[in-house]
Amino acid sequence: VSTDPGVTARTRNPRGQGAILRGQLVAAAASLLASVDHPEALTLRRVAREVGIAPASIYGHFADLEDLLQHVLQLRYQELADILVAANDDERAVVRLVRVCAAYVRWGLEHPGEYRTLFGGRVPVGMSGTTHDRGKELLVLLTGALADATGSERAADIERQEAAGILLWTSLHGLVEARAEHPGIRWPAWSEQVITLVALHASRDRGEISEIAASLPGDPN
Amino acid sequence: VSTDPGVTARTRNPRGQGAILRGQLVAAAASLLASVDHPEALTLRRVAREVGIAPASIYGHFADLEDLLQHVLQLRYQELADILVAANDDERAVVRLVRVCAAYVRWGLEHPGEYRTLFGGRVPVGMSGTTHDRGKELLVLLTGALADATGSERAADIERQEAAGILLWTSLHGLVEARAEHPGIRWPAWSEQVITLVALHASRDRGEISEIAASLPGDPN
DNA sequence: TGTACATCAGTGAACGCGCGTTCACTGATGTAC
DNA sequence: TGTACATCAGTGAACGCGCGTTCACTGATGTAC
Repeated sequence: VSTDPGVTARTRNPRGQGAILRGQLVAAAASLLASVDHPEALTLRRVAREVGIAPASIYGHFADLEDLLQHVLQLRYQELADILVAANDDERAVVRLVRVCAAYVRWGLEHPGEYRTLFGGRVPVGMSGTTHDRGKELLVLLTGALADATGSERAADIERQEAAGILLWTSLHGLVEARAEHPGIRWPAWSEQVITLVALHASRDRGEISEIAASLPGDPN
Repeated sequence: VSTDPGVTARTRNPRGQGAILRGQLVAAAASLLASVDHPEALTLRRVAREVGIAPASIYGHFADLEDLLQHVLQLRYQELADILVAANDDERAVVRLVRVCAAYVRWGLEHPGEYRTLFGGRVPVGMSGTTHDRGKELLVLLTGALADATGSERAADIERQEAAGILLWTSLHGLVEARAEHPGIRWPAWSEQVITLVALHASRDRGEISEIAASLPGDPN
């Protein structure tokens, strides 16, 4: 009785190519992370089942489930970081800010499982150190974009700038989490919400921000 | 060998007073909910251990764990709702708004476990209907306070008002969740953040809001 | 060219754990006759 | 006033489940002599 589709006689990898399974494990874990709504449903045995191997086989490639999860999160994190860095590229500071914020929210909404595991809930034990440091990178990037856009040049404003960056991030974060967690609410388009948030936090005219957002590539939701 | 402190020979309740245990169960579940950081650690057996009864005894009072949890959440929800309604009482609309926002954030920060279960993560299955409806009440309250404070009187603005209320709520929500989930960040005082958010979302001068907040009773953190 | 051997990739059975849920039960207490 | 009985509050053992982790193993493949 072949109940599972993945049961189809996995062929053992050739001699020197044991690392192939490692890649498959990462891919399977990533897939599960993306599809499953709460992270604790991502179990070692589930990953093994997905790939079609014995649960014990994972230990040849990762110390434990957390080690595997950490690798996956690392990749996702890098993906988001790359996107934000790429978005943070324009001559006009306010355009950079709009692009960064929109890219952040978009990624979060498109990857609810990953976002939740990275930024929501208590961060997994092993990740805390790494994620914390890297999370600061993103916060610094956002804070810089906001400071550039508001144009306060004085160095003495650093503390204020940091507070403003943190606050903008918490708002974007709340937007991503709230939309994912409360699908029952009749949400406005997320792009409109981002536009409003950017306008408020950067003290800009909403029409100006809206025009900038409209000129960006990518579907407007 | 008495390992647990709660093991001390619980005496059976007298004849007509079986409902006492019910209350104890609710209290124990509430306590666990408050102390435990992720809600899925709140198990039926843990509650039973906390009260000092056999796991099976819970079934005399609740259909299952979810039924129990639902009762607890109902109480917490009512508690928050009462607080917000009480806060939404002042002659000046902007004062009401500040008080409501501050009360919301304060409650969330003081009850991270409960807040997380109520508003974060996917709402437990059985709760979804109830919570959803009641959550709307709070959102309506907040939206009304914001609309009053911004003073747009036209009825045609309803949609805009709702969008503004939703956005303010997502920001407050993000504030509560982010502070709870990312203790590593060097957070400004939460009251300052609330002041800034209210000023931004209500298009008020920050100094004005700050003065209002300072005049409120309760420690300013 | 043949063969012993080490290595590699992965298996399969078993372990103990905590969990939700069931089921027949126990023993005290109030009530009916 | 005494006694049989129903009810109430809760017990204790057992079940099957999925989990992470361990351990000795298997069988194919490359390499050394």
